[in-house]
Amino acid sequence: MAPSLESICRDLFERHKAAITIKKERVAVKNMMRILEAVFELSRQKGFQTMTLRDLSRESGLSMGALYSYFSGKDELRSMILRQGVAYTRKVLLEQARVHANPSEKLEAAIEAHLYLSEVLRPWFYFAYMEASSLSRQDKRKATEDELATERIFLDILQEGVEDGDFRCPDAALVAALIKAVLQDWYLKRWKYKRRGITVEQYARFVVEFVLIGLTQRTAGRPLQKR
Amino acid sequence: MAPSLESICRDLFERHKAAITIKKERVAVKNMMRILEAVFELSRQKGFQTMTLRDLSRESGLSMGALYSYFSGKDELRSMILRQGVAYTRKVLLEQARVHANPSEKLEAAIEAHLYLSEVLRPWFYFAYMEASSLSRQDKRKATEDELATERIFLDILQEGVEDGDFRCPDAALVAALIKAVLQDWYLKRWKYKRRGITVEQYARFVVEFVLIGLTQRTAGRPLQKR
DNA sequence: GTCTATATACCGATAGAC
DNA sequence: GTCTATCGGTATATAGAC
Repeated sequence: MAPSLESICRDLFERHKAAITIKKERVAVKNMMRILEAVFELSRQKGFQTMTLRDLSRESGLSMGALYSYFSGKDELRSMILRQGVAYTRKVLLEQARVHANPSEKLEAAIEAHLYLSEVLRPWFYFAYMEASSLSRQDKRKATEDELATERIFLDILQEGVEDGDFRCPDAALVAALIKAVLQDWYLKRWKYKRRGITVEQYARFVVEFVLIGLTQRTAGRPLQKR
Repeated sequence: MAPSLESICRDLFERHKAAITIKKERVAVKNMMRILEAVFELSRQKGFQTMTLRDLSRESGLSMGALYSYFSGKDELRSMILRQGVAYTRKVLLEQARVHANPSEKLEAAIEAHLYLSEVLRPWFYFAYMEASSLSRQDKRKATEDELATERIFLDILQEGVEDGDFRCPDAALVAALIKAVLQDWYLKRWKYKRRGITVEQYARFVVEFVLIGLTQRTAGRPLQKR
Protein backbone atom coordinates (compact mmCIF):
# COMPACT_ATOMS: atom_id res chain seq x y z
CA MET A 1 0.00 0.00 0.00
CA ALA A 2 1.29 3.45 -0.94
CA PRO A 3 2.41 5.52 2.06
CA SER A 4 -0.11 8.17 3.06
CA LEU A 5 -1.50 9.73 6.18
CA GLU A 6 -4.66 7.65 5.84
CA SER A 7 -2.96 4.28 5.50
CA ILE A 8 -0.68 4.94 8.44
CA CYS A 9 -3.64 6.17 10.54
CA ARG A 10 -5.56 2.99 9.79
CA ASP A 11 -2.51 1.05 10.96
CA LEU A 12 -2.48 3.16 14.10
CA PHE A 13 -6.11 2.37 14.81
CA GLU A 14 -5.54 -1.36 14.39
CA ARG A 15 -2.64 -1.31 16.83
CA HIS A 16 -4.54 0.66 19.47
CA LYS A 17 -7.97 -0.89 19.10
CA ALA A 18 -7.98 -2.09 22.68
CA ALA A 19 -7.44 1.36 24.19
CA ILE A 20 -9.72 3.33 21.83
CA THR A 21 -13.37 3.34 22.89
CA ILE A 22 -14.67 4.05 19.40
CA LYS A 23 -15.38 0.80 17.60
CA LYS A 24 -16.44 1.80 14.07
CA GLU A 25 -13.31 1.89 11.94
CA ARG A 26 -14.60 4.49 9.50
CA VAL A 27 -15.41 6.99 12.25
CA ALA A 28 -12.30 6.28 14.27
CA VAL A 29 -9.83 6.58 11.35
CA LYS A 30 -11.47 9.77 10.10
CA ASN A 31 -11.22 11.42 13.52
CA MET A 32 -7.76 10.06 14.16
CA MET A 33 -6.59 11.76 10.97
CA ARG A 34 -8.19 15.04 12.02
CA ILE A 35 -6.48 14.77 15.39
CA LEU A 36 -3.06 13.98 13.94
CA GLU A 37 -3.21 16.70 11.31
CA ALA A 38 -4.13 19.16 14.06
CA VAL A 39 -1.30 17.92 16.30
CA PHE A 40 1.25 18.31 13.50
CA GLU A 41 0.06 21.79 12.60
CA LEU A 42 -0.05 23.06 16.18
CA SER A 43 3.28 21.43 17.06
CA ARG A 44 4.90 23.02 14.06
CA GLN A 45 3.53 26.41 15.10
CA LYS A 46 4.44 26.30 18.75
CA GLY A 47 5.64 22.88 19.85
CA PHE A 48 3.80 19.93 21.35
CA GLN A 49 4.27 21.01 24.96
CA THR A 50 2.91 24.50 24.33
CA MET A 51 -0.07 23.13 22.47
CA THR A 52 -2.95 22.69 24.90
CA LEU A 53 -5.69 20.11 24.53
CA ARG A 54 -8.05 23.07 24.16
CA ASP A 55 -6.04 24.16 21.12
CA LEU A 56 -6.23 20.62 19.80
CA SER A 57 -9.96 20.52 20.44
CA ARG A 58 -10.48 23.74 18.48
CA GLU A 59 -8.18 22.81 15.58
CA SER A 60 -9.49 19.25 15.19
CA GLY A 61 -13.13 20.15 15.67
CA LEU A 62 -13.59 17.54 18.42
CA SER A 63 -14.50 18.38 22.01
CA MET A 64 -12.23 17.85 24.97
CA GLY A 65 -14.28 14.86 26.02
CA ALA A 66 -14.19 13.28 22.56
CA LEU A 67 -10.42 13.57 22.39
CA TYR A 68 -10.12 11.39 25.47
CA SER A 69 -11.89 8.59 23.59
CA TYR A 70 -8.89 8.36 21.25
CA PHE A 71 -6.02 8.54 23.71
CA SER A 72 -5.67 8.33 27.47
CA GLY A 73 -3.69 11.55 27.96
CA LYS A 74 -1.41 14.05 26.32
CA ASP A 75 1.76 12.02 26.88
CA GLU A 76 0.24 8.87 25.46
CA LEU A 77 -0.83 10.81 22.37
CA ARG A 78 2.77 11.75 21.67
CA SER A 79 4.35 8.37 22.22
CA MET A 80 1.60 6.71 20.19
CA ILE A 81 2.49 8.90 17.20
CA LEU A 82 6.23 8.38 17.61
CA ARG A 83 6.07 4.60 17.89
CA GLN A 84 3.92 4.28 14.81
CA GLY A 85 6.25 6.33 12.58
CA VAL A 86 9.42 4.44 13.39
CA ALA A 87 8.22 0.96 12.48
CA TYR A 88 6.85 2.22 9.19
CA THR A 89 10.09 3.93 8.07
CA ARG A 90 12.20 0.94 8.87
CA LYS A 91 9.94 -1.34 6.89
CA VAL A 92 10.11 0.84 3.77
CA LEU A 93 13.91 1.26 3.83
CA LEU A 94 14.62 -2.44 4.28
CA GLU A 95 12.26 -3.22 1.42
CA GLN A 96 14.24 -0.93 -0.87
CA ALA A 97 17.58 -2.40 0.13
CA ARG A 98 16.25 -5.88 -0.53
CA VAL A 99 14.96 -5.46 -4.08
CA HIS A 100 18.25 -4.21 -5.53
CA ALA A 101 21.31 -6.25 -6.35
CA ASN A 102 24.51 -4.22 -6.08
CA PRO A 103 25.53 -1.83 -3.28
CA SER A 104 25.48 1.35 -5.38
CA GLU A 105 21.92 0.72 -6.45
CA LYS A 106 20.90 -0.27 -2.93
CA LEU A 107 22.37 2.91 -1.56
CA GLU A 108 20.71 5.05 -4.17
CA ALA A 109 17.37 3.32 -3.62
CA ALA A 110 17.53 3.66 0.17
CA ILE A 111 18.45 7.35 -0.03
CA GLU A 112 15.68 8.07 -2.50
CA ALA A 113 13.15 6.04 -0.54
CA HIS A 114 13.94 7.94 2.65
CA LEU A 115 13.62 11.29 0.89
CA TYR A 116 10.33 10.44 -0.79
CA LEU A 117 8.92 8.97 2.39
CA SER A 118 9.86 12.06 4.37
CA GLU A 119 8.19 14.04 1.61
CA VAL A 120 4.84 12.27 1.94
CA LEU A 121 4.96 12.08 5.74
CA ARG A 122 6.94 15.25 6.34
CA PRO A 123 4.82 16.54 9.25
CA TRP A 124 5.19 13.16 10.89
CA PHE A 125 8.98 13.09 10.45
CA TYR A 126 9.33 16.65 11.66
CA PHE A 127 7.25 15.91 14.72
CA ALA A 128 9.23 12.78 15.53
CA TYR A 129 12.53 14.62 15.37
CA MET A 130 11.45 17.58 17.44
CA GLU A 131 9.62 15.68 20.16
CA ALA A 132 12.08 12.82 20.60
CA SER A 133 14.10 14.88 23.07
CA SER A 134 11.29 15.42 25.56
CA LEU A 135 10.44 11.81 26.12
CA SER A 136 10.47 9.75 29.27
CA ARG A 137 13.71 7.99 30.05
CA GLN A 138 12.46 4.68 28.71
CA ASP A 139 10.93 6.09 25.53
CA LYS A 140 14.08 8.11 24.93
CA ARG A 141 16.21 5.01 25.07
CA LYS A 142 13.96 3.42 22.51
CA ALA A 143 14.18 6.49 20.28
CA THR A 144 17.99 6.40 20.23
CA GLU A 145 17.87 2.74 19.32
CA ASP A 146 15.56 3.55 16.45
CA GLU A 147 17.90 6.25 15.18
CA LEU A 148 20.78 3.81 15.20
CA ALA A 149 18.67 1.14 13.51
CA THR A 150 17.95 3.44 10.57
CA GLU A 151 21.61 4.35 10.33
CA ARG A 152 22.48 0.67 10.51
CA ILE A 153 20.57 0.06 7.29
CA PHE A 154 22.87 2.48 5.46
CA LEU A 155 25.92 1.12 7.24
CA ASP A 156 25.14 -2.43 6.13
CA ILE A 157 24.91 -1.30 2.52
CA LEU A 158 28.23 0.54 2.81
CA GLN A 159 30.01 -2.44 4.33
CA GLU A 160 28.65 -4.75 1.68
CA GLY A 161 30.04 -2.33 -0.92
CA VAL A 162 33.44 -2.35 0.74
CA GLU A 163 33.54 -6.13 0.76
CA ASP A 164 32.56 -6.28 -2.90
CA GLY A 165 35.32 -3.80 -3.72
CA ASP A 166 32.81 -1.23 -5.04
CA PHE A 167 33.47 1.32 -2.27
CA ARG A 168 36.64 2.63 -0.66
CA CYS A 169 35.60 3.72 2.76
CA PRO A 170 37.82 3.51 5.87
CA ASP A 171 35.13 5.02 8.11
CA ALA A 172 31.78 3.62 7.03
CA ALA A 173 30.09 4.54 10.31
CA LEU A 174 30.87 8.22 9.75
CA VAL A 175 29.61 8.11 6.18
CA ALA A 176 26.37 6.49 7.34
CA ALA A 177 25.96 9.23 9.95
CA LEU A 178 26.63 11.86 7.28
CA ILE A 179 23.97 10.39 5.03
CA LYS A 180 21.44 10.38 7.84
CA ALA A 181 22.23 13.97 8.79
CA VAL A 182 21.77 15.14 5.21
CA LEU A 183 18.49 13.25 4.82
CA GLN A 184 17.20 14.81 8.02
CA ASP A 185 18.08 18.27 6.78
CA TRP A 186 15.66 17.80 3.90
CA TYR A 187 12.59 17.55 6.10
CA LEU A 188 13.80 19.68 9.00
CA LYS A 189 14.87 22.67 6.92
CA ARG A 190 12.42 22.30 4.12
CA TRP A 191 11.78 26.07 3.94
CA LYS A 192 15.40 26.58 2.93
CA TYR A 193 15.22 24.29 -0.08
CA LYS A 194 11.76 25.43 -1.04
CA ARG A 195 12.91 29.03 -1.07
CA ARG A 196 15.70 28.07 -3.46
CA GLY A 197 13.38 26.11 -5.72
CA ILE A 198 15.12 22.78 -5.16
CA THR A 199 12.96 19.72 -5.80
CA VAL A 200 13.21 16.42 -4.01
CA GLU A 201 14.50 14.85 -7.24
CA GLN A 202 17.32 17.38 -7.46
CA TYR A 203 18.19 16.92 -3.82
CA ALA A 204 18.16 13.13 -4.11
CA ARG A 205 20.42 13.27 -7.12
CA PHE A 206 22.83 15.63 -5.40
CA VAL A 207 23.09 13.49 -2.26
CA VAL A 208 23.54 10.24 -4.16
CA GLU A 209 26.18 11.74 -6.43
CA PHE A 210 28.11 13.48 -3.67
CA VAL A 211 28.17 10.39 -1.48
CA LEU A 212 29.13 8.01 -4.26
CA ILE A 213 32.03 10.23 -5.26
CA GLY A 214 33.24 10.19 -1.69
CA LEU A 215 32.94 6.40 -1.66
CA THR A 216 34.77 5.77 -4.93
CA GLN A 217 37.41 8.51 -4.93
CA ARG A 218 38.61 8.29 -1.35
CA THR A 219 42.37 8.47 -0.91
CA ALA A 220 44.21 7.28 2.14
CA GLY A 221 43.61 10.67 3.68
CA ARG A 222 46.08 13.25 4.86
CA PRO A 223 46.99 14.30 8.38
CA LEU A 224 44.86 17.00 9.92
CA GLN A 225 46.79 20.24 10.02
CA LYS A 226 47.88 21.17 13.51
CA ARG A 227 47.56 24.73 14.67
CA MET B 1 39.45 36.01 24.46
CA ALA B 2 39.04 32.24 24.36
CA PRO B 3 35.42 31.12 24.02
CA SER B 4 33.89 29.90 27.27
CA LEU B 5 30.62 30.04 29.14
CA GLU B 6 32.03 32.71 31.42
CA SER B 7 33.28 35.03 28.69
CA ILE B 8 30.03 34.81 26.78
CA CYS B 9 28.02 35.40 29.99
CA ARG B 10 30.06 38.51 30.73
CA ASP B 11 29.25 39.70 27.23
CA LEU B 12 25.61 38.97 27.90
CA PHE B 13 25.65 41.04 31.08
CA GLU B 14 27.25 44.00 29.32
CA ARG B 15 24.59 43.95 26.61
CA HIS B 16 21.69 43.75 29.07
CA LYS B 17 23.00 46.04 31.80
CA ALA B 18 20.05 48.39 31.40
CA ALA B 19 17.42 45.71 32.05
CA ILE B 20 19.22 43.83 34.83
CA THR B 21 18.69 45.30 38.28
CA ILE B 22 21.84 43.81 39.74
CA LYS B 23 24.71 46.23 39.35
CA LYS B 24 27.79 44.40 40.64
CA GLU B 25 29.36 42.61 37.72
CA ARG B 26 30.91 39.84 39.78
CA VAL B 27 27.62 38.88 41.38
CA ALA B 28 25.59 39.29 38.21
CA VAL B 29 27.90 37.21 35.99
CA LYS B 30 28.19 34.46 38.58
CA ASN B 31 24.42 34.14 38.92
CA MET B 32 23.86 34.50 35.19
CA MET B 33 26.10 31.49 34.65
CA ARG B 34 24.20 29.49 37.23
CA ILE B 35 20.93 30.43 35.55
CA LEU B 36 22.13 29.53 32.05
CA GLU B 37 23.65 26.24 33.11
CA ALA B 38 20.38 25.35 34.78
CA VAL B 39 18.38 26.39 31.71
CA PHE B 40 20.53 24.24 29.43
CA GLU B 41 20.32 21.24 31.70
CA LEU B 42 16.55 21.45 32.22
CA SER B 43 15.89 22.18 28.54
CA ARG B 44 17.96 19.19 27.56
CA GLN B 45 16.00 17.02 29.95
CA LYS B 46 12.51 18.14 29.05
CA GLY B 47 12.50 21.20 26.80
CA PHE B 48 12.33 24.89 27.58
CA GLN B 49 8.54 25.08 27.49
CA THR B 50 8.12 22.23 29.93
CA MET B 51 10.70 23.70 32.28
CA THR B 52 8.91 25.85 34.84
CA LEU B 53 10.45 28.81 36.58
CA ARG B 54 10.08 26.82 39.77
CA ASP B 55 12.29 24.13 38.23
CA LEU B 56 14.75 26.80 37.25
CA SER B 57 14.65 28.26 40.75
CA ARG B 58 15.42 24.89 42.29
CA GLU B 59 18.17 23.94 39.82
CA SER B 60 19.91 27.32 39.88
CA GLY B 61 19.59 27.82 43.62
CA LEU B 62 18.01 31.27 43.19
CA SER B 63 14.52 32.14 44.34
CA MET B 64 11.66 32.97 41.99
CA GLY B 65 11.97 36.62 42.92
CA ALA B 66 15.72 36.70 42.32
CA LEU B 67 15.31 35.23 38.86
CA TYR B 68 13.18 38.17 37.87
CA SER B 69 16.09 40.49 38.62
CA TYR B 70 17.98 38.93 35.72
CA PHE B 71 15.29 38.79 33.05
CA SER B 72 11.83 40.26 32.64
CA GLY B 73 10.02 37.00 31.85
CA LYS B 74 10.39 33.49 30.52
CA ASP B 75 10.17 34.50 26.88
CA GLU B 76 12.77 37.20 27.26
CA LEU B 77 15.11 34.71 28.91
CA ARG B 78 14.98 32.51 25.83
CA SER B 79 15.44 35.19 23.21
CA MET B 80 18.25 36.77 25.25
CA ILE B 81 20.15 33.48 25.11
CA LEU B 82 19.47 32.93 21.42
CA ARG B 83 20.50 36.41 20.31
CA GLN B 84 23.75 36.25 22.22
CA GLY B 85 24.84 32.94 20.68
CA VAL B 86 24.29 33.92 17.07
CA ALA B 87 26.44 37.05 17.02
CA TYR B 88 29.26 35.20 18.71
CA THR B 89 29.33 32.28 16.25
CA ARG B 90 29.27 34.53 13.23
CA LYS B 91 32.17 36.57 14.55
CA VAL B 92 34.35 33.50 15.13
CA LEU B 93 33.67 31.96 11.70
CA LEU B 94 34.35 35.15 9.77
CA GLU B 95 37.57 35.60 11.69
CA GLN B 96 38.72 32.13 10.60
CA ALA B 97 37.84 32.73 6.96
CA ARG B 98 39.73 36.02 7.02
CA VAL B 99 43.10 34.83 8.34
CA HIS B 100 43.61 32.19 5.66
CA ALA B 101 44.65 32.74 2.08
CA ASN B 102 43.35 30.00 -0.23
CA PRO B 103 39.81 28.54 -0.33
CA SER B 104 40.76 25.02 0.79
CA GLU B 105 42.43 26.35 3.90
CA LYS B 106 39.58 28.76 4.55
CA LEU B 107 37.05 25.96 4.27
CA GLU B 108 39.05 23.70 6.54
CA ALA B 109 39.51 26.49 9.10
CA ALA B 110 35.82 27.44 9.11
CA ILE B 111 34.69 23.82 9.49
CA GLU B 112 37.13 23.21 12.32
CA ALA B 113 36.26 26.48 14.03
CA HIS B 114 32.56 25.65 13.95
CA LEU B 115 33.17 22.20 15.39
CA TYR B 116 35.45 23.41 18.17
CA LEU B 117 33.09 26.24 19.03
CA SER B 118 30.13 23.91 19.22
CA GLU B 119 32.28 21.71 21.42
CA VAL B 120 32.95 24.43 23.99
CA LEU B 121 29.44 25.87 23.85
CA ARG B 122 27.58 22.69 23.07
CA PRO B 123 24.68 23.22 25.47
CA TRP B 124 24.24 26.68 24.00
CA PHE B 125 24.22 25.39 20.40
CA TYR B 126 21.86 22.57 21.28
CA PHE B 127 19.49 24.96 23.01
CA ALA B 128 19.54 27.39 20.08
CA TYR B 129 18.68 24.66 17.61
CA MET B 130 15.88 23.12 19.61
CA GLU B 131 14.19 26.34 20.69
CA ALA B 132 14.41 28.22 17.40
CA SER B 133 11.17 26.61 16.22
CA SER B 134 8.99 27.88 19.04
CA LEU B 135 9.74 31.55 18.63
CA SER B 136 7.45 34.46 17.91
CA ARG B 137 6.89 35.22 14.25
CA GLN B 138 9.37 38.08 14.28
CA ASP B 139 12.07 36.22 16.21
CA LYS B 140 11.61 33.22 13.95
CA ARG B 141 12.23 35.33 10.87
CA LYS B 142 15.42 36.54 12.44
CA ALA B 143 16.47 32.98 13.29
CA THR B 144 16.08 31.83 9.69
CA GLU B 145 18.13 34.79 8.53
CA ASP B 146 20.85 33.80 10.99
CA GLU B 147 20.83 30.25 9.70
CA LEU B 148 21.28 31.47 6.15
CA ALA B 149 23.99 33.90 7.23
CA THR B 150 26.08 31.08 8.68
CA GLU B 151 25.55 29.04 5.54
CA ARG B 152 26.48 32.08 3.49
CA ILE B 153 29.93 32.10 5.05
CA PHE B 154 30.57 28.60 3.71
CA LEU B 155 28.95 29.45 0.39
CA ASP B 156 31.24 32.44 -0.10
CA ILE B 157 34.29 30.27 0.46
CA LEU B 158 33.01 27.68 -2.03
CA GLN B 159 32.31 30.28 -4.69
CA GLU B 160 35.72 31.82 -4.24
CA GLY B 161 37.21 28.37 -4.76
CA VAL B 162 35.22 27.85 -7.94
CA GLU B 163 36.40 31.20 -9.33
CA ASP B 164 39.99 30.37 -8.48
CA GLY B 165 39.62 27.02 -10.23
CA ASP B 166 40.35 25.08 -7.03
CA PHE B 167 36.84 23.59 -6.74
CA ARG B 168 34.50 21.98 -9.25
CA CYS B 169 31.05 22.51 -7.87
CA PRO B 170 27.93 23.08 -9.99
CA ASP B 171 25.69 23.38 -6.92
CA ALA B 172 27.60 25.28 -4.27
CA ALA B 173 24.42 26.14 -2.32
CA LEU B 174 23.67 22.45 -1.81
CA VAL B 175 27.21 21.72 -0.68
CA ALA B 176 27.05 24.60 1.80
CA ALA B 177 23.78 23.21 3.14
CA LEU B 178 25.34 19.75 3.41
CA ILE B 179 28.28 21.13 5.39
CA LYS B 180 25.96 22.92 7.77
CA ALA B 181 23.81 19.82 8.27
CA VAL B 182 26.84 17.71 9.08
CA LEU B 183 28.24 20.29 11.51
CA GLN B 184 24.89 20.42 13.28
CA ASP B 185 24.83 16.66 13.63
CA TRP B 186 27.98 16.86 15.72
CA TYR B 187 26.39 18.81 18.54
CA LEU B 188 22.82 17.55 18.15
CA LYS B 189 23.68 13.85 18.15
CA ARG B 190 26.74 14.00 20.31
CA TRP B 191 25.77 10.86 22.20
CA LYS B 192 26.09 8.89 18.97
CA TYR B 193 29.69 9.92 18.33
CA LYS B 194 30.65 9.69 21.95
CA ARG B 195 29.38 6.14 22.14
CA ARG B 196 31.59 5.26 19.16
CA GLY B 197 34.63 6.97 20.66
CA ILE B 198 34.97 9.51 17.87
CA THR B 199 36.84 12.67 18.84
CA VAL B 200 36.18 16.13 17.49
CA GLU B 201 39.54 16.00 15.70
CA GLN B 202 38.60 12.78 13.92
CA TYR B 203 35.22 14.16 12.97
CA ALA B 204 36.70 17.42 11.70
CA ARG B 205 39.20 15.54 9.60
CA PHE B 206 36.53 13.27 8.16
CA VAL B 207 34.24 16.16 7.21
CA VAL B 208 37.01 18.25 5.64
CA GLU B 209 38.32 15.31 3.66
CA PHE B 210 34.94 14.09 2.47
CA VAL B 211 33.85 17.55 1.36
CA LEU B 212 37.11 18.39 -0.37
CA ILE B 213 36.97 15.15 -2.35
CA GLY B 214 33.47 16.04 -3.49
CA LEU B 215 34.69 19.48 -4.48
CA THR B 216 37.72 18.33 -6.47
CA GLN B 217 36.51 15.07 -8.02
CA ARG B 218 33.07 16.07 -9.20
CA THR B 219 32.14 14.92 -12.67
CA ALA B 220 29.37 16.41 -14.76
CA GLY B 221 26.96 14.08 -12.98
CA ARG B 222 24.70 11.41 -14.41
CA PRO B 223 20.93 11.34 -14.81
CA LEU B 224 18.94 10.15 -11.86
CA GLN B 225 17.61 6.67 -12.52
CA LYS B 226 13.91 6.59 -13.19
CA ARG B 227 11.78 3.94 -11.61
C1' DG C 1 -20.13 8.96 20.49
C1' DT C 2 -19.99 13.61 21.47
C1' DC C 3 -20.99 17.38 24.09
C1' DT C 4 -20.74 21.04 28.23
C1' DA C 5 -19.43 22.01 32.77
C1' DT C 6 -16.39 21.63 36.39
C1' DA C 7 -12.79 19.72 39.85
C1' DT C 8 -8.14 20.07 40.97
C1' DA C 9 -3.59 21.53 40.40
C1' DC C 10 0.08 24.22 38.88
C1' DC C 11 2.10 28.08 36.34
C1' DG C 12 4.03 32.93 35.62
C1' DA C 13 4.50 36.98 37.79
C1' DT C 14 4.53 40.36 41.66
C1' DA C 15 4.48 42.58 46.33
C1' DG C 16 6.74 43.38 50.28
C1' DA C 17 9.72 41.70 54.31
C1' DC C 18 14.47 41.32 55.40
C1' DG D 1 19.99 41.46 46.36
C1' DT D 2 17.40 37.76 47.83
C1' DC D 3 13.74 35.80 50.06
C1' DT D 4 8.62 34.06 51.10
C1' DA D 5 3.85 34.40 50.27
C1' DT D 6 0.26 34.88 47.24
C1' DC D 7 -2.77 36.46 43.19
C1' DG D 8 -4.97 35.57 38.94
C1' DG D 9 -5.08 32.72 35.09
C1' DT D 10 -5.13 28.50 32.71
C1' DA D 11 -3.91 23.60 32.16
C1' DT D 12 -5.25 18.49 32.27
C1' DA D 13 -8.58 15.41 33.12
C1' DT D 14 -13.27 13.80 34.38
C1' DA D 15 -18.40 13.50 35.30
C1' DG D 16 -22.66 13.41 33.57
C1' DA D 17 -26.27 15.22 30.09
C1' DC D 18 -27.88 14.21 25.54
